[in-house]
This record gives sequence, structure tokens and C-alpha cells, in this order.
Amino acid sequence: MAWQFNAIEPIYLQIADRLMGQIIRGVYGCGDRLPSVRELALSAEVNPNTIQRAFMELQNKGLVVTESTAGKFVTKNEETIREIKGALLAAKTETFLNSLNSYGITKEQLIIYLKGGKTDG
Amino acid sequence: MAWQFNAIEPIYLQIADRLMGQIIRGVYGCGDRLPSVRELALSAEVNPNTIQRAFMELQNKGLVVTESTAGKFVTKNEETIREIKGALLAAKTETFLNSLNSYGITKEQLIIYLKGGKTDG
Amino acid sequence: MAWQFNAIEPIYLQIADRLMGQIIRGVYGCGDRLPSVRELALSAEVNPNTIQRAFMELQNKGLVVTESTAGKFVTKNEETIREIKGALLAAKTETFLNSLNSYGITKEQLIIYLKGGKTDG
Amino acid sequence: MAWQFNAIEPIYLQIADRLMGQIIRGVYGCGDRLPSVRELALSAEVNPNTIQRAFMELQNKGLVVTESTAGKFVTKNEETIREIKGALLAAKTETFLNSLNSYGITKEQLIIYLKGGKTDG
DNA sequence: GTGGTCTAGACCACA
DNA sequence: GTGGTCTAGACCACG
Repeated sequence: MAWQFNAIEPIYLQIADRLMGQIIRGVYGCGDRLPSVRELALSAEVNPNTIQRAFMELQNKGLVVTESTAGKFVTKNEETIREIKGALLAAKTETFLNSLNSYGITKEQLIIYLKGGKTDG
Repeated sequence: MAWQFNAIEPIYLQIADRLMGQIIRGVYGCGDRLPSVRELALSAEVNPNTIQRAFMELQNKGLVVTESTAGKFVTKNEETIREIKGALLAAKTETFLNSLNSYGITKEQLIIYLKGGKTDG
Repeated sequence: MAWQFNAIEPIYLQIADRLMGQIIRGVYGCGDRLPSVRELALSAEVNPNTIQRAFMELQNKGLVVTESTAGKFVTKNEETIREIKGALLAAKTETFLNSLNSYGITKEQLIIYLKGGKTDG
Repeated sequence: MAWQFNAIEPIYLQIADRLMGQIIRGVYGCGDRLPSVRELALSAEVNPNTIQRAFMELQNKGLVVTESTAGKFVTKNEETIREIKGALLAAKTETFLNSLNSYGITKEQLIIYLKGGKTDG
């Protein structure tokens, strides 16, 4: 079965996000070889160019490097991954705090709630 | 100018959410009179029935009470408002934590980030 | 033939009551599929929107759940049904006792009468 | 202020009911003199004929007797009052049980509820 | 003026 | 076929 994409965001960005998540989570570790463009194109049921564009995004961020003949690899620089993970957390959190803001909930209140809540287990 | 609505969620729910936010934030305080159905219909540029439905939601939640010919009012029960604010925070936070989870970020990491971060200032 | 409605209470509430009665009595059992909105609209000879509103009431009470394209179903939670039946009995009884009160008849007298009376047989 | 009447039932019957309630409750005891027609007409803000008709109802039931020059009196026969009180209780209860019946609630269930409930205090 | 109800009819998503 | 949403416009009760 093809992957699931929403109709709002460009598909290549959705694929890039998905791959980024897998790298950040460590599904593909530091220096690991990533699946080939054709492989991904088949499993996602999209045009290989779309996969290529997704990789472009990741390469621009420094998360992925291409070694011409051998394929594409996760960067060996752990620091880069950590930075991107941090930036992602920052961006998502800011959006979230803004959405809470429109209900008059502040960051401090959120922290108190998180520390007291049982959401995670 | 008409309000902005997205095409995904029903308009009446978006209006209900907006009003709920204003009540929770205190834009409309405990016991305050809310704008009339027709008034809101004009400013939102929607059918009065749509506003009516939005209010139904808020009345079901106990956030709004209506005094037949006098208009609609925010509940005088502060406790109700606080409860709903809490439930809302819980729901939004759970969704957020789930989205972070797909990047391998845990609640604890989020708390650490929030306490150290500069997002708010 | 159309159903009978009084002119005092809103039709949609009368329909909701009628359906609630049927669910509580077990005419529609736990998890049973209810007639479709359009079907009921035809037999009651009212607008489908009116039926829809009636169902809204029942859904708010948790008595009915809707499975988008499959139809509407009685909740599978027997407990919910029992609770609502109890609440209904309590409400009706209180009103009744109040009306007796204005004739100086107490609850105790009513109990005695019920136990001795032949109303049921 | 005038008394409150609903628009459904004839006013004279509503007045008769009100007076009957007062007699049954003992507001006007066995053999007591009742207010005059004119007096009642003034306080109820209705035509004296309407009061007269109300009294006719009570006289037909044997609850009130007219002593031509002295006015109208509650019957001295306590038994009559008790009978009417009983008949009233029977009628109201039957209606009530029928309404419960449409929700599948039996007389026995009502008795159990009444004995266990706290409705009265 | 306020809210509430109802109808008629349209359009959408889902499957 | 199912439910859901929205509009347009009418009518009512209340004060």
C-alpha cells in the first residue's frame, strides 16, 4: 500500500518530514545508508523525482549527504542531528504555545500541567 | 470583513471555538452578555442558524446560558470555565506530545526545553 | 400517517423523547441500528433537519452514536442507558410529587396508595 | 397582581382546581366559610361569573355548599373531602404511571425508587 | 429588539 | 445509499 499523504502540503515535503523523523528518532542512525531513491519511490508509489526533491530538502539541512556512487547516507555529524532535532522542537513548541496563547494559557501554566499530568503514563 | 474559516472543520465549530477562546481568555467575563446571534451572523458573514449552532455547543458545555429575550450570557459559574480550560489544555497537550513522539521526543525532554528555552521572551 | 405532536414543546424534542423512550424500553436494543434520518423524516412528515436535531440531543446524552456512512446506532454501553432511565425516573417523579404536594399529599401517602391500589391490574 | 392562568384550560376550571387544592390541604377546613364571589373575582381579576362557575364545579362534587344568605362553605362531611382527595390521587397517579409506562417503567419499579430515593428530604 | 424553531433545498464526503 | 453542513427565509413568543 502507498504511504498516506494529505492534499494540503506538497508530497515531497511530507516525505522529507517522514524521513527526517526517522533519522531523528534513530531509525536510520548516524552514518547509515538510506534506502535508494527508486526503492522509496516504489514503496511510496510516487515519482522518483519527488523522492529526489525530498532528499534535496534533507541535504540542504545537512542531515543527509550523497556519496555519488554509493548512495545517500545520514550525516556522520551527530551535532547536526541534535541541532535539527532542537530546532524542530523549538518550532513545534512555539506553534503550540501560540495556539495555547489564544486561550490565555501561558508557558508557565503548561509546564505546571506537564509536571503534574499523567499524559505519558 | 468576514472572519476567516478553514474548509476542513465545520464553520459552526470554528465559531464555537473562537467564542470559547474568548470566554476562557476572559474577553467575555463571568456573567457577561455575549453579542446577539444576529450581530455575530453579520460580522462573521454567515447565516444566523450557523451562529445558533455554535452557541448550542457552548450551551451543551455549560459555558453559555441563555435568558430568553435578554440574550446569551457567559455562565456565572467560574468553576465550569476553569474545568473546560483544563480539559482543553489536556486535549491539546496530548495531541502535541503525540506529534513530538513521532520524532522521538518525550514529555520529559519537552519540559526541560520549556524550562530552559527563551520562547516566551 | 404523520406522528402526533403537541404545539407546546418543540417537535425535535418530542421526537427525541419518543426515540429515547423506545431506546429505554428496549424497542431499539443496545448497539442496534436506528432508522435513517431520511426514513424518520418521511414517517414523521417533518424536515430531515428536524430529525437531525432530535438525534443531536440523543448524541449529546451519549444514548446514540453515529458511524458516519453506516447510520446511527444505540450506544453499546448499557450503563449509559440505565443511568438515563434512572435520571428520567427521578425527574418525572419529582415533578409529580410537587404536583401532589399542592394538594397536601406527601410521598409517604403516595407509597401507601401505590402499594394498596389496583391501578396496575 | 392577578393570579396566573394558562391559556389551555378554561380559567374557571383552573380556579376550581386551585380552590379544591386549598380545601383538600385544609387551608379552608371542614365547615369553613369561603371568600365571597366578589372578593375572589377582585383578587383573581376575573369576571364574577367565572368565579361562580368555578364554585359550581365544587358544588357538583359536594365539596362546597351554599347557604343562601350566609355565603359558601366547605362541606362539613370530612368523608367527602377524603374521597375526593383519594379520587384525585388515583387519577393523577394513573396518568403518571401511564407516562412512566411509555418508558418501560412499572409501578413496582416506581415504588422501589420512591422508598429508596431522597426526593422528599 | 431578543432567542428559538421549522422548512426547503442545496452541497459535501464516504463507500 | 448514509450522515453532516450551510443557506435563505419564514414564523413564533417574549417584552
